Amino acid sequence: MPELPEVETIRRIIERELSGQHVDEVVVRLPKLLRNSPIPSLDPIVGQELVSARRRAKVLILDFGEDLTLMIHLKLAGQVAVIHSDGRRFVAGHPVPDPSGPYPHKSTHVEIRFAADSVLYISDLRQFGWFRLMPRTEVDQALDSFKFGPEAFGPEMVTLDYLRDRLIRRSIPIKTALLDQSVLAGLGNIYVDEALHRARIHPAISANVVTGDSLNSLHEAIGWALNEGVRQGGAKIVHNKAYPVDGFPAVHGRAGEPCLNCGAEVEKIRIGSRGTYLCAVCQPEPMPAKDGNRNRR
DNA sequence: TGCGTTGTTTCACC
DNA sequence: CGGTGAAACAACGC
Repeated sequence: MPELPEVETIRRIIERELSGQHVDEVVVRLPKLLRNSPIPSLDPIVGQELVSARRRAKVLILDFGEDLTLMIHLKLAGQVAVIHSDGRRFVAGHPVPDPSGPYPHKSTHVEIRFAADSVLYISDLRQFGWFRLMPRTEVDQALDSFKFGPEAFGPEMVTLDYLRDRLIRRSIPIKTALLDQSVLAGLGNIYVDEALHRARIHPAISANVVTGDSLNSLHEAIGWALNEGVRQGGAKIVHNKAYPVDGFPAVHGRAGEPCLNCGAEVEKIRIGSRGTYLCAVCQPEPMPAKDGNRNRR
């Protein structure tokens, strides 16, 4: 499911393979995915040049011509494929439909054909994603409305000090706090589990007790997990089961399998109504404060 | 067949 | 009132 690393991988593919090309034709097979789109049709991009591919958190931002911008959120099952006329193809995001199979597919909802016969196929098995076409002038305002915190990855990555400020007054589970896109933007369920595992922090502990060296490790681990995801072009997870590459992911999607750090059996629990994977050996639950302890001295 | 899946929104509660 | 947790919602595959 497309989280930040998958979206970043898609952004890089589009930038590299399609920027500078002009749109020849647009096919929208499922118009309802243009939910709340300021411009209710994709037709205006026909004839326009794809000038840049940007990303903010998990939102993909494609700029067309002088003044049009298409925002895309792939939610949990979006997939993007670029296929050139010579047959070369580049696919990232959700692993279904089969990236090596024929396109368009039953769940390919938008097709953007370019003048040089390259085609951008956007698929979404679950149909939870959305497309919004708007004047370029409205982009900042649209992004503001999402109330994103600092980026979780890249040159604009959230600083340790900012993270400390945002966590210190929260008593919700650290995992829940990290998934709050207004705290930091772009971390999702897969990579938060991996970052907490790397930092050896139990996902259920209160956010305000993650301090000092532990918080430092967490900050480093967030960057590490997302970078590892980008390096691999997205984690390989099919039907909620992970297929680790180079030991990553180490816990997410691996319930009942050995932790790739220590060999203990990976557990699955629920935190904030999210499926949560952890290694109880690498990420011990801190001793609950007992009345006896609290009263002693 | 009901469950799991994400991000967003809404609601009850203290 | 704000912080919190839980539920509803979008839709589909297994």
